Amino acid sequence: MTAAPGSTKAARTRASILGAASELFRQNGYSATGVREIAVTAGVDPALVIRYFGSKEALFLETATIDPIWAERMAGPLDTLGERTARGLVEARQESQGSVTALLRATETPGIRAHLQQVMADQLIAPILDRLPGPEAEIRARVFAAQTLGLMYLLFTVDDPILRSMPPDRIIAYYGAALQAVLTGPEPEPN
Amino acid sequence: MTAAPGSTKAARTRASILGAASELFRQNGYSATGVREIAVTAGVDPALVIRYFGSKEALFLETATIDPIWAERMAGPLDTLGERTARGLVEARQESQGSVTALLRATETPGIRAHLQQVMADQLIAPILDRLPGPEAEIRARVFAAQTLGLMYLLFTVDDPILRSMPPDRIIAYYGAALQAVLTGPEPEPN
DNA sequence: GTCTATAACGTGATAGAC
DNA sequence: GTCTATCACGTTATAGAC
Repeated sequence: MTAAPGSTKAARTRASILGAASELFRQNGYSATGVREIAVTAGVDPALVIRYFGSKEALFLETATIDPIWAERMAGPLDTLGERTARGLVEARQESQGSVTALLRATETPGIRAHLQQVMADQLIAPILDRLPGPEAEIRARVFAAQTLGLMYLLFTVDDPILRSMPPDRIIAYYGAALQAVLTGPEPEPN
Repeated sequence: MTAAPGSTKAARTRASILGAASELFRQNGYSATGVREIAVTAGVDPALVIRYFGSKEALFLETATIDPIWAERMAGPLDTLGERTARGLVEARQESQGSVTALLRATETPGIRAHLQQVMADQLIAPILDRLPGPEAEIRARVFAAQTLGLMYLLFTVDDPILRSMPPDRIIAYYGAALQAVLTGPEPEPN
């Protein structure tokens, strides 16, 4: 418990709260995690949590970060992005998916919804928008995001056990192909 | 305020609570709607709401019904189901989508999550499972459900204004084609 | 006995006094 | 930084009205 050099006591307290909150939100979700619980885990007074971060919601948003693997994946070659995205989701590590699950499930809170919208625009749409072919890049990107969120929703949010029990390679084959068609396939006919 | 024939006072009270709850959940969502608020709207005492339905969650589940249009649509011809599904979502009436939105957003509560899983299995998967081609009907059906939930999630749960501002017919063209490929397209190659 | 209302409990996030 | 107060929540025990 000696003071770490270069970090004030306040900074260490802040970090301690943030760490405890990350863990708890990831494990138990947003609303099931109490400010008091975070405080006890971090070894501080409950009122301090609010004083440092303003509100439980603001604290949650600070912990709601995206695995850097996403930036890497989205920056890769466009002609295999469909399959790589599907594979990344189906084979996601437990730790990485916990944070996303908490975020996808906390959509009753308007501020969190806005944050999710921003994350989606930055991480899922922006990295590919100007590389997509044809005059309808904006629609392709948005449809890709919707499809990706759909697989996340069924795998993480709903946590469908039947989908989970199916052969990963076949799910990846179907979903990857569907994603790829939207990204680089021909423009569909008007109806 | 005369007694309706064939309905006891208790039955009318129950119906009144259910009606008020449906409206409020649809408009403001699950957690933002209080038991006290439902009670005031229904003109009864807050304790009665719990007494009649057991819990706020159980009451919500009774109001979380699916628009009958879904059963109709899913029972129709398989070779146009992709486009009809996409169109149904993009052109959904305000009233019909409110109930679905409330359900899709309330996924922090485990019991509601279980209900959503059941609804999905009954309404989205069961109606097409034995009509899908090839030996991988189960995977096709699940992937179809994931994609459909994805469009619902972006349109209703996240309520993405940019997607909403795009030409409906083009969204339907892209998403309908992606859905249709999963339903009746060729089996994708293994990776 | 059946239906309804009162009052209170425990816990949630948060604000303000010290 | 800490302690205590405030207000809203779902829920329950209990007693009153018909």
